[in-house]
Amino acid sequence: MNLESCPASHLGPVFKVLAEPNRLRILCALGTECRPVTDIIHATALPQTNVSFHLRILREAGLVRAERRGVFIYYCLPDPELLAILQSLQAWVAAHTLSSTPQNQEDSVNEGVSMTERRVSSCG
Amino acid sequence: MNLESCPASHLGPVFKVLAEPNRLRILCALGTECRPVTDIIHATALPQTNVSFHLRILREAGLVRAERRGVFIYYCLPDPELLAILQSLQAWVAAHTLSSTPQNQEDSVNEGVSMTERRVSSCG
DNA sequence: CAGTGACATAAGTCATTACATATATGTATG
DNA sequence: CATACATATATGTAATGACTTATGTCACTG
Repeated sequence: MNLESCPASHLGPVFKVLAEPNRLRILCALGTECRPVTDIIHATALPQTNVSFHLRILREAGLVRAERRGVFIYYCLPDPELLAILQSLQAWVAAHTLSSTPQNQEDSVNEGVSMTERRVSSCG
Repeated sequence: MNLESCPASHLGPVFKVLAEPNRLRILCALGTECRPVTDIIHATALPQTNVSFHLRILREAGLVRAERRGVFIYYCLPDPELLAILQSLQAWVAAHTLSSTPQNQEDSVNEGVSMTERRVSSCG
């Protein structure tokens, strides 16, 4: 079994970048727009140097693009489709794990039942 | 700006789990099947205790489900749709970051050009 | 050029985590 | 019950990374 042929097996590095909550919040602050660092600092309420530190890691990972305009540097996502993918991932996670809202917990219980049935059939 | 309303901002914990390459390889080893731990050990070539350690973290995160069958414990994904989502994420990453294959690097250059145009329009 | 504001980088500290080694627990069989 | 196999858990260590403080670099203006 060649695990490297599985696309997911290559995602370690980008997940390492995304595993830091403040980096996710930076991506959310950007959304579909290009914004200067001052905006990000204000939106996240993080210190400037910390924002710069995280932006460099996001930039080197290819998750954000930077463009200088005079005194300001604007950052944006190379393709906002990333946030849509992350949203579908969050939906999957919410549906299959213990999550924050009581409604989601109830869904997980129901999901658990159908998972039991599915597991039986795939192991049969 | 309320960053917590962005779905992606809640993905930190699950990304932390997925950021470990061997855990991704375990998920790839499972694919759409339920497999005993011995299979995973063989597929990943990791020590038994290390596999157990990672499986516990995956299990507690809700990313795998466990079912004991006699001496064996079988693990599988609660929903293999996760791998499809990860595949689309890997496709995004490959298209927007410096990646392994020369072809992908060429695509990134082309993508860079269209990103320049897109950025101008969204910042206009 | 000096001063100012925006932003990046360097260095040190502390917290977190993967892994190896040792040990414990669960199941099945004679 | 003793033994064997499968698997989980406990403990310690080394590596990694987020954050803070200090400092450097860039762009602009008078």
